[in-house]
Amino acid sequence: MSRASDRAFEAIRSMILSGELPAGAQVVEEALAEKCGVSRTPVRDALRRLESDLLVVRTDTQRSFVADWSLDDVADAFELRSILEAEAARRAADQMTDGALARIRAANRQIADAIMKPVPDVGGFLEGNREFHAVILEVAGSRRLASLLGTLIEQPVVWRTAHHYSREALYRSHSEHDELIAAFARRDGGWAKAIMTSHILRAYHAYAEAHGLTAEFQQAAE
Amino acid sequence: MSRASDRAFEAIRSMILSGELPAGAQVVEEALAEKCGVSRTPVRDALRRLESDLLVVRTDTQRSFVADWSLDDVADAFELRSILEAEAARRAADQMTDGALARIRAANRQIADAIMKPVPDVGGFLEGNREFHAVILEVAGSRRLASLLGTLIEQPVVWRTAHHYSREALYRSHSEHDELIAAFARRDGGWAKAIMTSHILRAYHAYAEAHGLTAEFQQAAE
DNA sequence: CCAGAGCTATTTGTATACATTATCCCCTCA
DNA sequence: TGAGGGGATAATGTATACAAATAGCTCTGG
Repeated sequence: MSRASDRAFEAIRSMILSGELPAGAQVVEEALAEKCGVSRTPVRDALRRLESDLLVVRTDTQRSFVADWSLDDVADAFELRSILEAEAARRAADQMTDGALARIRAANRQIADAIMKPVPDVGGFLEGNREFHAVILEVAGSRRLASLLGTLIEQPVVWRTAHHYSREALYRSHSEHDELIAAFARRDGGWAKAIMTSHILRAYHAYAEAHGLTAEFQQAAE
Repeated sequence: MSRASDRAFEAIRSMILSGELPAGAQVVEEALAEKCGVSRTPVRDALRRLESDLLVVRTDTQRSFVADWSLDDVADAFELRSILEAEAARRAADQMTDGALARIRAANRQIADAIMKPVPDVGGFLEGNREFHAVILEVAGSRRLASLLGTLIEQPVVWRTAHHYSREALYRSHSEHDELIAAFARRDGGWAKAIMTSHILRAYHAYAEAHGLTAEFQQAAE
């Protein structure tokens, strides 16, 4: 991570995820280069990567803009993610090891700790959640599947609204994870796939509900 | 396509697809730059794109090599492709227009013309096939889905062995397309999805069978 | 007042030189 | 003789200068 292009990638990505670079804003290589303290070369590199992650889009005329995620876009991304994560869960169940299962259980324990606190620790929840899904993907053992999902899991809108999830939504997510663990323990791929599909789609609906509440908030912030 | 980086991308990609750059070979920026008549900058650009298409892989130490597709890799790619193309077919059926349907029919007519010839015109078949699936993807109307499938459809091994498909396999592919057209005409998403799934998986098995026959041939050519 | 052409300013594309890093080979020393 | 270190080598990472292209503006002519 000491490479300038990696630093630029992380920096720009976090600017987009945090909303510092708002959706639709033009991204200019030289301005970002100065902001990141590097030259245009690594910034170009970073922008190409962000473009393949669909966080940045380029017009036919070679200018780049922060991707504008409509509600339909988010629905689309969640739907595709549900399909691919379900496939990952199915494969993972077939090849699950005891070691990996222990790591998955530990991740869900971290989630439990985070959401049990008087004030839910959203950061801890997100971190545990990331680990939970990452281990499943790892056990699924497909470089290609991991690469495809990679472009879907980092969604600016989701990150920005994760703090608005209700406590019940967090609890429900945790208990769905428990059910997934049970399916993995039984090496039941069909069950794991079904739970994962509904798990991701439910997360979308939680997002969509929260979004209605936060839309005016987001507008006010601009 | 007049951009130097686009030319470099196409040139290197075709070197890989044709086998001129064999699997596992190290790719060196400066050598390719000289070969393409451009500087290293656009070559770097092209290599990053090829890398995100999984045609080129980089070791942890930043050196790049032509991706080596094992039989398992190919099976994996086909399986994921069957899942995503099936989803595309389902969506396309729901939103099919008469104009798009006509284009799909025309593409399959081109395929019919190509395979009816005394000596099957494999190039014409591949072109018609590409158009057939491209229109479906277009009607499905998801930038994201198109982007995900983009990394799966250009497979060096498949391109190199397409010429070994049997005439029966080509006929069968054409008639499966006809069945897909019927499903689209009825706007039956479930049917279209099921046909597409088996269509892609069957293509994989045709490839796997042909692969056994052509393995020694490929070795002899090297 | 509108339309269109041309100019200017801005931004990206490309080339090249230099810096950094990793590999490989050789040489030394135990 | 084998292992470990150090230097040469080769490749990539980065910076910068310059070229090309595009958008937006202004100015002119109808």
